[in-house]
Amino acid sequence: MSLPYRDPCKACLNCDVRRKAVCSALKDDEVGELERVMSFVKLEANQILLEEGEPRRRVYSLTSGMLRLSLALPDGRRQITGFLMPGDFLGLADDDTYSQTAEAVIPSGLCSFSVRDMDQLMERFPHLKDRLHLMTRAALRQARETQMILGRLAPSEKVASFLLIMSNRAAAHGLPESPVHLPMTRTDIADYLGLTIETVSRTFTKLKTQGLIHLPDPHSVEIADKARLATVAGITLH
Amino acid sequence: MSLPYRDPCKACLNCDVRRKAVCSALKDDEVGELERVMSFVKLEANQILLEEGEPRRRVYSLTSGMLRLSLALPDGRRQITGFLMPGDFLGLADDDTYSQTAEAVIPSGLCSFSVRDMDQLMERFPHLKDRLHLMTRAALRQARETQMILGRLAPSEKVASFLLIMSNRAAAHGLPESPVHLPMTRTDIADYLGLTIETVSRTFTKLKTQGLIHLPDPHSVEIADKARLATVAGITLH
DNA sequence: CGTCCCATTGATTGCTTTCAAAACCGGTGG
DNA sequence: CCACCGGTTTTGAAAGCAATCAATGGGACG
Repeated sequence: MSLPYRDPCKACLNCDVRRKAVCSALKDDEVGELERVMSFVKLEANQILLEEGEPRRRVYSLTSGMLRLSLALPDGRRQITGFLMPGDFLGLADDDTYSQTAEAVIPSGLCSFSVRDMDQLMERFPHLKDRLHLMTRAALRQARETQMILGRLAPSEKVASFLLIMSNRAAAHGLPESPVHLPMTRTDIADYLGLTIETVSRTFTKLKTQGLIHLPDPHSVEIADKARLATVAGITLH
Repeated sequence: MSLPYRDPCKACLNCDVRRKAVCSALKDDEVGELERVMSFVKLEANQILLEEGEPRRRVYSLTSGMLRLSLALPDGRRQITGFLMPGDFLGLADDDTYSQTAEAVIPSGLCSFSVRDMDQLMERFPHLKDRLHLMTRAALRQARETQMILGRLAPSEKVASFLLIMSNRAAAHGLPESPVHLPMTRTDIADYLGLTIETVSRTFTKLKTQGLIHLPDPHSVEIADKARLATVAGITLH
């Protein structure tokens, strides 16, 4: 499965996501407490971290790479409920068991905590608890935005929204707004937007033909006309 | 708009949702503190309680009736993100501003609190805060289930799932599993499931023809064959 | 009894899905 | 260096199904 180990070089204080992740709730002199109970996990591309229905024993903070969260139907259909980016927390929604599956989209690194340790730390550092609650609320708002995208947007609007959202998130992580790097496959995008891979692919082609985007390669999207892309998206971005 | 007043007769201790709502986190001798800062609001059918984008000054606990939460697009399209039933809390997801609109489906009653008062009470009674966090996590799981319904289920599956979910929720509130009472209009159901009203109506008719449900009137659905309905839903219920 | 709103039913259109095939890309091995 | 192979993406053709447009039915209310 995964390879838990403690990385002595990458101290929390120098971590890339020190100011974005849960640990931003802790002061520099407090974060050592977190580090003490933490282990570090590396995942290869497509490696499963945890599965829907398993007991929730550990929670994670993503430091690098990307994860996909998904729900599956008995017949194999899949809905991706979200993509996690560095700084995002895994395990916000669950109590006793994981409610969804988490897999790596690309090689990824995570801080791992036992639920028991995390609960103890939350009692000691109320800010930590508040921060997790804040992140849960943000996740809920995001899930509802996604409900709108899934329920009421046409395919082109879905894809356009997706590109703008990914572009915004990239910017929030200090990466360029464009070109957007989409590490996931067309199947992932389809399963996220409630479409088929063919429709996703055709929509990319259409947006390209209309001059709204360029596609140097399937995983890179250069946003050529953000204003018009936003019009196509039909959704006002936060 | 709404009619805030304090109802002297309906003490919290005798409230219908005393054991289901937020206040279940408080002991009988603590709940008076909640009551002291509470006001009671009554809404008529279709009355708007609060709108997307407004500053979040108050939060609510629904005691009777039903609310719909929705997001709107500039062009008028609407996505209903959920229906609130007695005991549910309103304002879980938001920080500074409401992220969605809340309207009464039918005449409804709510306990109303200023955010400031509620924050103070949460500091005094940590269980209250924990309870709200718990409810937020449940809302997040529910939103993700809904993502699956919206993204990956066919219309009949959507409607069947909707009926089973409403039936389950009714049961959880001490009401009969069947017949299910659906106070909302076909338009509401369509905007919740990402369909048109015609498709919703046709699907009800189809399920009726197949003998899975009876429709004594448009707002009452008797589940005639729960097992087969669950098969059509294609989704395993919690 | 007439009006309004909502739900249902009908007919047609259009778009996404489905089914199928071709193109592309990186890696491997001859 | 080139041929081959698996996986992914793109493109093509056809079919199916929900959306759309339109009309009818039904219940509540004045």
